[in-house]
Amino acid sequence: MPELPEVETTRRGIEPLIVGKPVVALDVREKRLRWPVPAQLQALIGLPISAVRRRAKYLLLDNERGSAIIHLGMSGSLRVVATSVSPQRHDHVDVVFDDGTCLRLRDPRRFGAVLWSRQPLRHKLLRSLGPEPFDLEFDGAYLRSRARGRRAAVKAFLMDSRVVVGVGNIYASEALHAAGIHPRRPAGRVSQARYEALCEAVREVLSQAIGFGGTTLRDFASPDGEPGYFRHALAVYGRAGEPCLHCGHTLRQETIAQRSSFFCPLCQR
DNA sequence: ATGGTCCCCTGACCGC
DNA sequence: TGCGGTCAGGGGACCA
Repeated sequence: MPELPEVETTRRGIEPLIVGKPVVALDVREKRLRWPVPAQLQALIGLPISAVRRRAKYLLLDNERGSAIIHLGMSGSLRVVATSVSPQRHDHVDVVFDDGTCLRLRDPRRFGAVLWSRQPLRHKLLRSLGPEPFDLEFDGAYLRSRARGRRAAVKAFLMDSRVVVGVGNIYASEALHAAGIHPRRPAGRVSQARYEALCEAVREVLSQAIGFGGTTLRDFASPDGEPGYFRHALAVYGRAGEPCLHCGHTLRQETIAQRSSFFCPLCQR
């Protein structure tokens, strides 16, 4: 489900509701997520949450001992609710605060994860991640140099979290369309000038999506229960057979690197 | 290193 | 209304 805009929307939603609140208990009703929820998560108990950070699509709940690392996978969402509200099916984990509220993780497909690390940025899952799309080092020259010699499709390259983080299947299609680059073009055969356009397109698409509260295709909801409204602004994703908003040619859907990809065969080259 | 494939799991949707 | 097939926003693990 969530790409960077949805995770950032979630972060912004929960941050003001949980920072500074002491954790008094955990309720792990289902520990079989992508990896078992570890006993070390107990390190949350007894101290306040000091910050809610995001790195790539990971959310970090900090206290002075370390961080809970939360990934929402394909179907995860977080809400802050009164602890008295009965958990629904697939509500797997509650982080319970001292004011009668809790942070509740729902994840029907259980592709998500809740882990603990004293130094999360050095955790195996986070230490090899590429730059954030809004970092200064992420630019056309950077993309060009990372792509040199690579024959994989540029769409797969753009979705490789060692290259840049946070660009998932929706926004990869959208950014490539905005930049006029064919998703199947080998990454090593895209010019620096076009990578500069792609870099700008990624930032534009992601920041617009954050402004709309993310994209809800079927079930994403932000912590306040609102869907994301960027779906209505998608130019290509999910629009196969419909006209390109740029040139009018019929949009195509093809599978590239095991993922559905949407593009205009006329204005993307 | 790079690229390709498979898989974890549940739910929604579509055609019959 | 039921049933089977297909697909889904992520990404680690494994293979050549």
